[in-house]
Amino acid sequence: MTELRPGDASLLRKVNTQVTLRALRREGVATLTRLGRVTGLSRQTVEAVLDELGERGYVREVPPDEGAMGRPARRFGFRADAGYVVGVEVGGDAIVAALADLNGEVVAWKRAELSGDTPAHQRLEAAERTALACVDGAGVARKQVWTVAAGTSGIVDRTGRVALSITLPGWTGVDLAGLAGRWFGGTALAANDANLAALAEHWRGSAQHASDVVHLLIGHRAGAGILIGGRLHPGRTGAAGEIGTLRQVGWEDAARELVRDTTAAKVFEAALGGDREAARRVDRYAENLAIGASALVLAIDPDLLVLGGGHARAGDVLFEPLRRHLTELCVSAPEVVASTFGDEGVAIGAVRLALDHVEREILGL
Amino acid sequence: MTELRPGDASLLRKVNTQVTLRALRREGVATLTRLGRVTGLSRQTVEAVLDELGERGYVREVPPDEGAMGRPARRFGFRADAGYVVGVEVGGDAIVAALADLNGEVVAWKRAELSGDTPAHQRLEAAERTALACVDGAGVARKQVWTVAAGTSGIVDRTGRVALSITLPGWTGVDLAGLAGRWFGGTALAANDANLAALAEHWRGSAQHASDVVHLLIGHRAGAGILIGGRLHPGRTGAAGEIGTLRQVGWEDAARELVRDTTAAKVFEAALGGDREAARRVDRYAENLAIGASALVLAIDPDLLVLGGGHARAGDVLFEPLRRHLTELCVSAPEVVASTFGDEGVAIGAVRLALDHVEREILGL
DNA sequence: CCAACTTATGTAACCAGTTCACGTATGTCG
DNA sequence: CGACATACGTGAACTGGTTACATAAGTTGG
Repeated sequence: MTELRPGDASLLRKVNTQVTLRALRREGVATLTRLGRVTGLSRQTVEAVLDELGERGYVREVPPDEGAMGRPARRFGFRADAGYVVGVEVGGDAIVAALADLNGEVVAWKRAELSGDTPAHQRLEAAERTALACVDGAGVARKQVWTVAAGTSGIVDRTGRVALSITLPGWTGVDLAGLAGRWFGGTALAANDANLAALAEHWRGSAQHASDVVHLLIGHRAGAGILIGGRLHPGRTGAAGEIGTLRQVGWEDAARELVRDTTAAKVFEAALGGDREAARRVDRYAENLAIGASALVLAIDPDLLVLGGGHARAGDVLFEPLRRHLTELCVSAPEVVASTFGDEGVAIGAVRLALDHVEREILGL
Repeated sequence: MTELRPGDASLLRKVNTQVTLRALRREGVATLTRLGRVTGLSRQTVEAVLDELGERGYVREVPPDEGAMGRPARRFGFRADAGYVVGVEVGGDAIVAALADLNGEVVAWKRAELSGDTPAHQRLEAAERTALACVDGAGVARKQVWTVAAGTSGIVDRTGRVALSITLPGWTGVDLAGLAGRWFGGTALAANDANLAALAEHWRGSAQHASDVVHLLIGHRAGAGILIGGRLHPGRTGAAGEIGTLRQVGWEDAARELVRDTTAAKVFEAALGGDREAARRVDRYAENLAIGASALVLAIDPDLLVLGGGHARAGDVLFEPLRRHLTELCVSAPEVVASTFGDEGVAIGAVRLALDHVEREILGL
């Protein structure tokens, strides 16, 4: 499993660098003494580590605090602006791009609408245009973007290629990661949208304290993203969670039936207003979702089920019957909560994926 | 996620001890020079590490090799007999106990049959008796048994308590790990049988090269065990993989229908002999299994699907239709293989679970 | 039986990284 | 301006690791 290499003294420096960097990022700005205390390292070691990090451009010294007792301490801060990452959702009817610094703070958003039947090459051009405009508009040099991550619906394999897309025309076979790599010249990653949304919720949303998470993205179409031990679980072919294709589940028809001759928002509203027919329709939709969700819940037994996507905005009108059906179907249903990020979740998750890559490959954490 | 502690020099010794110990166990018996070469450490370091391990009783020097060129090298071996673990399957109609040394070599088996309606306390007594007899019969002192692991059907929670058992009378609520802890006075663990069988296949069976594994245990009743990244995935309540309870899946009825008015073995044999009615029955059984399996496969998208348990002995008569139905139901079905261990798999997996615990907690790996 | 060869061991010097102790620098407070 | 508080700087000591080289203990061949 874990390749285990022997350690010489430089291993110590590596782990202590990591410990110090984490502490510094958590603290924001800190003195040597403080970092020593929180890491458990000596002041001298912390200083040596910060020297190195300073030379590599990840840490900068900031002016000392004034008005404090004793000799003023040198203060250091993580240079979150040493590099940037871009997270992009390439969705059915919109491109959403987010530019974030190394702390994951989003410094710019850019959004572009497009129609569902936009052909693949135009969709890709729009994605590139939106990503570039997002970066340019923020006044960040394109070379400063270290990594791009893209999320899209459909099955995305390990290499970042779209292995199968039912909804987007011409999308199957597109090497999304490969193409996105050309936008800024750095590394690029691609993953399934529901998976990324799950990552976002685990990072800063409603799934922060959960370790195993199933995230349902429900809208025109439903998809599921899975986190195991807080990490993405794409599966062998990237299709983990794609339970919608199981005939018994019927997610395909469920959404169609809900919005027959009207819109989802109206149905939910009517149900909320006491319309019996609408309520029945919502209940049937919830039941369908619950059947698919229960398969995932029984298979994975997650700590939490998060609901995101357009229809999740309906709130308790939909959640209440869904919880009820889920409890009926599962031995012990997990907590069900709404996503916190709405339609920005996929892009935020993409940012997190890109940051994971940066922290692993570049910062060497 | 990972609690990250700062490293002083003793961290190096820890990782190098681990590296050396692993190498030694892989090599069986080795010289200092050889261990130095395979670990990448210097001879002196290896020697210092082995000194320590010798004092702690985990390593012993063995007589040097004769007839070789040059000065004879001192040779060292891992003391696999420094301690033992016991793996027990507490099944519906049998107790199977295995005693294994620290290398995981099984040095004694013990088996006891019992009837399916044996009440819980008698079942527990039988398990204890069998485990003790297994150890005593091998001439191993009971104090030498460091850890016991037990596998049983039903849902076993994180603490090793049976949270729910449908098949065994009075079994729900039994604190299996707690009670097994009294047998030898050491730590005890308990887990679901299908999960342990999966662990066994990943350790030394047909799933060695797979990382994400679904193991179906099919017999009177069907259960599933899941490995993610080579590690057990029990889920929040221990119920991960318990998809048989989903009504749509119908595993409950499937097995009953197969053996209606006869036995499974006979049906399989008849089907193999060309009996059309038997073949149809097997096909229906396979289809039912495939429906449940496909839910797991679509949810998890594993590298491999392993089939074990009584009915898996049928071989291709069952596997062929199962593969066919699975391919129909899943976008891309994984490879399907038979388990290698038959009805010893659960006990072997329990041994592995116990060893995992020993290596983590006692050897400090 | 001894010299040549081969391989392992023992010892010493050195290096990298960490910590501790203690003196020194530089601010605030009364 | 002195007392105090706090941080910085330096050197010694320790741990764990590596390299280099002399020495020990076998086998092989004449």
